[in-house]
Amino acid sequence: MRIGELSRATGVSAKTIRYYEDVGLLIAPPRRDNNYRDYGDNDVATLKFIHRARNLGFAIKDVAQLVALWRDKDRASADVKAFATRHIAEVEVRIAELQSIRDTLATLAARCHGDDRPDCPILDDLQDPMAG
Amino acid sequence: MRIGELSRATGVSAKTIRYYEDVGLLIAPPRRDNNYRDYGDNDVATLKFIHRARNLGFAIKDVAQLVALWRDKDRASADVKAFATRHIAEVEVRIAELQSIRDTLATLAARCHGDDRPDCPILDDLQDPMAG
DNA sequence: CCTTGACCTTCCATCGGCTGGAAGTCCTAT
DNA sequence: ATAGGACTTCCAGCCGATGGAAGGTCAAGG
Repeated sequence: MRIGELSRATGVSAKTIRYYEDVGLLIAPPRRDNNYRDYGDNDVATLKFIHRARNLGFAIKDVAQLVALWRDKDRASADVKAFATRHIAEVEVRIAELQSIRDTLATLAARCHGDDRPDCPILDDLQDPMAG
Repeated sequence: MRIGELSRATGVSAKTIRYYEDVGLLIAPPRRDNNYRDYGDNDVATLKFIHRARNLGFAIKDVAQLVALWRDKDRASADVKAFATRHIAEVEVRIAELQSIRDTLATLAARCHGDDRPDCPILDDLQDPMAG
């Protein structure tokens, strides 16, 4: 199949498919006489795998490793689990950061009158978090 | 003061200070005879404000607006509050996305034996999330 | 006087992960 | 013949820095 069909089958844009090939995440497929890329059914499965891994927040480098593990029928599940566990920890750090940001902003917004007076704890705190 | 001292006083690298000037977030300071940037105490306060706003996840464009509001002694606090509230909503969306990712990964990791057998629900799910 | 080293200057390149657009080719339908 | 769509390549840009090259400036020490 051509790149457009692969795109429709996976939900990944043709632009992005070419990009993935460029950065070594997808193996360059054979070309037809007209130089069009020619994909097979395997490529649909691989690209769906990649797409889902990206949606789960794995970086492209990590996805490349995951694809390698996925292709290796003899890998130990422990390797994959360790990989996922590390990533979970990273995601949790990011969540905690964002929650801290949200809590700070929510506290400030709650203390802000929100009327047409100029006094504003939000800006005051941005200026000097230790005051007030 | 020179850029190095401003950097030390605010925790923002000299590189980043020049970058902020470049993108219009900081006003270009006067230069000394030797062409070195010459900052004053005001700049410490402004850059600290910017630093903190960035840490709270505001984009540079938004920080520029916040600085403008901060400088405008007559602005209505409602304007700032609306600004912050919009941003809180965005942060919460991002938190929800990450939590969904974490939950999915945690579920998969829990179902994975994590031994030296090749069977691995994590990879299976990445391949076909609807199965099993 | 000269060197060392810390500091400053500019400019250009790189990261991640695409996305947009230009310019050209290929194929089908009318 | 021509219009359109899908494909090709390559180059530019987004955000928010960061790294490094190549050079100017200054004070202290040998």
